[in-house]
Amino acid sequence: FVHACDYDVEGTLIGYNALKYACGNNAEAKASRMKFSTLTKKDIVEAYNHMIDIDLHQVDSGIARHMLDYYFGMNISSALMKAVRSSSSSRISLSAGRVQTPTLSILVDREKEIQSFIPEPYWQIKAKSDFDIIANHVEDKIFDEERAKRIFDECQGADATVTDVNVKETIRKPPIPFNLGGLQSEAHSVFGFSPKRTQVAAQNLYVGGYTSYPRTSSQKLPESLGFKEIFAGLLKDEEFRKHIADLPAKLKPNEGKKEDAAHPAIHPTGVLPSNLSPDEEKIYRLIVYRFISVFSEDSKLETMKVDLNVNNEEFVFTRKRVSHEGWLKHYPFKKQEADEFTPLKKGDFLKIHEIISEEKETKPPARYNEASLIKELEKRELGTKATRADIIAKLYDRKYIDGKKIEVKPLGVHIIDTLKQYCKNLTSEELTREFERELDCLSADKITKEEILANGEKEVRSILNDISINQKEIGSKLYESYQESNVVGECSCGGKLLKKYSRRNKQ
DNA sequence: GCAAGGTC
Repeated sequence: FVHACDYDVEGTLIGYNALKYACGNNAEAKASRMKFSTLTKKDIVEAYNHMIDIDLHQVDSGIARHMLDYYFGMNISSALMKAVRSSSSSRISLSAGRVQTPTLSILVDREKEIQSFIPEPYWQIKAKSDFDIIANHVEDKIFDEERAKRIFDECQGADATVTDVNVKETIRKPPIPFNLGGLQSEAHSVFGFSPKRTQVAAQNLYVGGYTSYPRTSSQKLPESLGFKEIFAGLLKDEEFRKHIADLPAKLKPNEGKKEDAAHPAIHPTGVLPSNLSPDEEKIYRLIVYRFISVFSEDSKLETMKVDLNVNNEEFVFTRKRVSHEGWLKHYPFKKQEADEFTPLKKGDFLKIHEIISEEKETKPPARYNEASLIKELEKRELGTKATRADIIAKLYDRKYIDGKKIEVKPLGVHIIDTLKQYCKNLTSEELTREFERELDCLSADKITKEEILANGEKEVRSILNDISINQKEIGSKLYESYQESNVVGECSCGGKLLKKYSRRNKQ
């Protein structure tokens, strides 16, 4: 037998289990292992000719990860539901886990920041002039009302002198290749697609053979993919051809930092698609143009900053324009700065038409949406590229959270409050980090799988014990917040009007 | 039924 699954922990485990349970006696011990990270003929032949042994540390890591997730997730979830049942005899679906609970906790933290936010008034003083100039007072946000008023009064009727003009050119490197998170985040900002919607379209394009495997965390494009052949395929499209013609002779991608042992970044295969759905068409073009621009040259941005003096108060305005298109020419999804530069120079006189004082308020931090939450999870290395969208869907499903701009419902807040009290490391990323540390030790032969599992079991038992002692109280509080989450208004009888779900179809 | 990982 040859084990040719993904070259990462989970892939190694899947192949190992197939060998062990479906391929006859001792097949897992007799099999050889292919190691490759791109599905190109060259790499696969190479891996076939240089087979290695199955990495048993990877196998044990995978098993331990699986078992620990099960111990913590299954037991604590069921303990929470049991607590509710014991105090109110109702059945509600509750869950907790190594990834979903810290994710919910991130949202709860943000929710609390927003709730406790006290807006602060501030003033912005602006000066309007020719060339559509709206210059800002250099202090920008002025929190002292008296001071804002004084500046406003003093500038009334005065004109401006240009005290300085600075033009600076900055280089903008091409974007980096898409991994799944990058594609989801870009499709959200360009098309307003949810991560799930993008994932489905990308999966269809992959199954059709038009783009590469989508569930990757890699931002790298290895040369062995054969860039020339891919471009040769894309050239058959009139529109793509125009962009490809401009590429430098030496094809070198601008890569990102993230790697993936099993797959390269998302890229077109060079096979041109037909009969795509509108979603697929959009995602396909996004992938192709990103791929082309990754190989293109830098673009340059010119920034003009003009300082003004209005009756000894400093004002400033900036203008930006693209001075060299570079890759921007091949990436139609990014808006290009095209401000008109003013012909002003130092010492010029400028007539001020109007001084404005705008009263504003500081705003609380923004709510997460699915795309920005996925980005956050990626940053914290919680979950994997394949599961993040599903984890978020689960939080909606449990009615912990709601809305496109994610709000945490009382039940969600309460789940975290409860868990913070009884198993703090489940609400933070600490449990994931704890697993990682132990699995690293396992690879270095410093600890065995059995020891890791015994530690985990001990920890779970102690948590379950604490929960069961306070079962009634935990249960009634959770149930109360569950009810609160379902209040839709007031009933004419004076009580609360509740949303109820059918036991049969959960509608 | 509850997790998280993987696939299509």
